[in-house]
Amino acid sequence: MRKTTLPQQPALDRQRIIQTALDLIDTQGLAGFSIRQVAKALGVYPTAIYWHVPNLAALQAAVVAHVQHGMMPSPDLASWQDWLKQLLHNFREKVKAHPNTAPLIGAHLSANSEVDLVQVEYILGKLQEAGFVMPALLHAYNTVVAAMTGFTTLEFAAQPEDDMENWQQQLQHRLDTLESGRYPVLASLLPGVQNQGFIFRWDNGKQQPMDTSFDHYTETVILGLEQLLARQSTRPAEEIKA
Amino acid sequence: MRKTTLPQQPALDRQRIIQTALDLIDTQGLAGFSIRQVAKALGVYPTAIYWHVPNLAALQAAVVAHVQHGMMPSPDLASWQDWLKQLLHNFREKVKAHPNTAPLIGAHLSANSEVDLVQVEYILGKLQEAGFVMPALLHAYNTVVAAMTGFTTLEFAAQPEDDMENWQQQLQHRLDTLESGRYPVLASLLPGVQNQGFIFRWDNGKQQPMDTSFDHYTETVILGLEQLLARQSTRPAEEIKA
DNA sequence: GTATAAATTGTACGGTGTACAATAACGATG
DNA sequence: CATCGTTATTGTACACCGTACAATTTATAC
Repeated sequence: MRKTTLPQQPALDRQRIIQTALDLIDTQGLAGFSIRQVAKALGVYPTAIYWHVPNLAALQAAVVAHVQHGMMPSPDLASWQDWLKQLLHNFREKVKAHPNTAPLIGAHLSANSEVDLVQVEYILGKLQEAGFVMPALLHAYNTVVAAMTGFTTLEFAAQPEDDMENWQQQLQHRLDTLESGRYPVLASLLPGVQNQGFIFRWDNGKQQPMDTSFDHYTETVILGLEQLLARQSTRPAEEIKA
Repeated sequence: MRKTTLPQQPALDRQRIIQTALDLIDTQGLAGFSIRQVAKALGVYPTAIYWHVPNLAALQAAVVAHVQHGMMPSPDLASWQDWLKQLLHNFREKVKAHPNTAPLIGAHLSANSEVDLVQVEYILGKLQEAGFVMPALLHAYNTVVAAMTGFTTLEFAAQPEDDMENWQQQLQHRLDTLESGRYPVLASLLPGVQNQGFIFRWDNGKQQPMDTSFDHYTETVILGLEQLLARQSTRPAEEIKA
């Protein structure tokens, strides 16, 4: 690419690649992001990327990790309830800052570095502190991780990008002309809930955040964990599952 | 493709295409699925697909809808708690039958047909029956949908397919050599939780189902909703969020 | 039997990930 | 200072992808 022979140190490194990838995902959407696009943005041959990153999946995983960096709450918050609330909140804020990465999260939420294990340790620690003991501790942990990712990834998941306006109009028209005979509840709730519920919305979380629903969601999970904990303390473990 | 002129009716239709796509996804994985592969499996030119399906995204959405068909519990189950439990269970069973479709769910969970709105109506109806009133009803609905998809999509999400065995060994080795100083809780729990927790597992739900954790998860959500409902009934709505 | 619509063939283009070889730049060693 | 091995990048190549579009066949209706 360059003909002039400047005394340049390596033009590329992993961090610059990840940052460029994230910029592309933010500005062009997930579809407008590719190894070749990253290379072009860096003024470099596509195959040069492969020196620093083994393949596309690894780059995506690295971007996901980068987005979620700094998500763990400080470990000395008052109650485990507040700490978990903060964790779910922080996770959502991180994703909200780069909503186009949402579809990548599910596929790339694995321990690829020591950092990830630290997060596991923190969550397990807080739940143990709360009073969970094995095997309920494991299940509570899985519940927390699923809760952490569940709402947010869905909230920021992409809607049909192609014939967007067409699809939106069709949905809106269908909602406007709902037979209150076949859909009594939904019909009675509209238009108060227009565009605010999963499945029957046409904007995603980027344009139309679901803050209040998210608050209720986190509250639900934490209250549920409290209840499960109370049961565990007063009953033998076998009864919980039934 | 055919030279002989048999009196054949249209070789293709939407259903056959969707079924073939699903078969491919099941047997070859999501990566081994493409419009061209579907066409090849049907003995037809790739562009013939486009007569029946507008584009790839629409085909993926159709596959997701097809997988989830028949998921709604019968509406006359005893309690709303049991009904919701059944809903989450059924959803998971449907996805479990075609785990490779898991990554598609988030991106394609929108109302593209009347069928989808029926599901919305059912969930809303059950929650209203439980006693939720607006605006908490909307938030409870969103909580249920997020809970329905959250755990399951994560459970069956693909792990790094590429250098699978290598990655697995690395993770396992890292877990085996955990410093119990830095990771006291995690270290004390292993090996009892090996390969059973999100993030620090190396098999996905296909090889290693997380049935018990899922049961606790659904229990958590339902208990949480019960608690939220109890609060709503005894306090003014504004206090809930705080 | 012929016009019309439905369904499929066939061609083409610009994009993708990435294997692989050739080459340049650089740091250490003689 | 020259040489050599490592590091980093260039350059080429291939098989695949989604899909726009025109040509052609097949089925249906009049």
